[in-house]
Amino acid sequence: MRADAKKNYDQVLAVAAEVVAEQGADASLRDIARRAEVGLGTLYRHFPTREALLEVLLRTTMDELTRKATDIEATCAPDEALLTWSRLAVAFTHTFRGVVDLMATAMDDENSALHASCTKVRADGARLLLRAQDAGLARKDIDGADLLSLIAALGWLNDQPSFAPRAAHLFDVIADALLIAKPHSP
Amino acid sequence: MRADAKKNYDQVLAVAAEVVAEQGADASLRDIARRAEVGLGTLYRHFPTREALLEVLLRTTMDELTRKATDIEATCAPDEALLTWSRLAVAFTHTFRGVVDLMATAMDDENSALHASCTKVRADGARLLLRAQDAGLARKDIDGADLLSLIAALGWLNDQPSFAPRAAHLFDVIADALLIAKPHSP
DNA sequence: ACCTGAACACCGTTCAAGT
DNA sequence: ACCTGAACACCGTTCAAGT
Repeated sequence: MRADAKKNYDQVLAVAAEVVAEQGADASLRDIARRAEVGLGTLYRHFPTREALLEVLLRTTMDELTRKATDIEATCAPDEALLTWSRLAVAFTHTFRGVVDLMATAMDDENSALHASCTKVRADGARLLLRAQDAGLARKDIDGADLLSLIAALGWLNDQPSFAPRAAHLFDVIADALLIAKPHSP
Repeated sequence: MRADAKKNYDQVLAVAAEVVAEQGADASLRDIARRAEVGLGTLYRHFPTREALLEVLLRTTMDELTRKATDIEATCAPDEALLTWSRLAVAFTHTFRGVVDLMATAMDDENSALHASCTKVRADGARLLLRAQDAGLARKDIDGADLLSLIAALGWLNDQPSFAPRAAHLFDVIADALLIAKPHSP
């Protein structure tokens, strides 16, 4: 990449991070280009779709989430691992407003820049869920897609001012539904 | 209302019902006015905000939901009543795409044309929940706002093509979490 | 009273013209 | 190679001018 191109790319990304943090995933691309002091065409050259731009903004955090899945699996009991990771996954959806809708759309679109990352998150969750199920600690009538749906639904609640205050408590309620109480040791 | 005004009002409403059913709550008002063969200003005269228009489209169904709450309460056991009504409430959010976001926004805005109706739904749910709780059939650490949040979250899942297939099953999973198993009679 | 549509301030997206 | 911004086709919202 040419030096001037690289500079524009970085500038757009930096400004986009700010604007998206303020206004969410549907922030005006025109506004981002303007604040980045870059032609609108330049933004489109580097990021052919809105999702391509947001994908870069999310990549670091998503990679971290995957890394943490491995860590947690290695260090926690199956039930605790499932819950801890699920909590992190919900927290990830609060990177900025609209992440959850973005994920839902990406899951349904093979061509989305975010499709692979979202599938990875689902796979990580499925693995932790299966581990808890095998240990007899999680109910067996749900799968990775169900888990991701629940995480997304809880993430959506957090995006709504009127429902957000309930999200943390409802996470616990739903967690209760997923886990099977461990019988007390004698 | 003058006869010509009434005719325009009805025409806009009829067309809006169609267009919103097809495209969801964020359908183009311009498009609705065009298809209704009415000036854009006429649409705004009769429905000063988008919510005012959607409120009329939802009123019938919402009133029905309230009526059914009373029926169900009168005829069903407390736990069955809670579940049956909750299922209807989720179904209501599928009147058209975007109802759930509309409700979330309306709950947070006293001035919304939908605020009163949404509060009513929450109150109906709260009543049925309390009845089940008093009968020892529902867990006591949730309230009407929690129930509405769960209903909205399940409604949101149904709006997402990638998550919708899970919604029915997840309703049952969450229902399990809300209800307390009735002890078998001896 | 009511209707109309132009006017204004925004979008997203594309692409010819420039360096 | 890369950048620019005008151009196009859309929005929502308001309001002067008409009947």
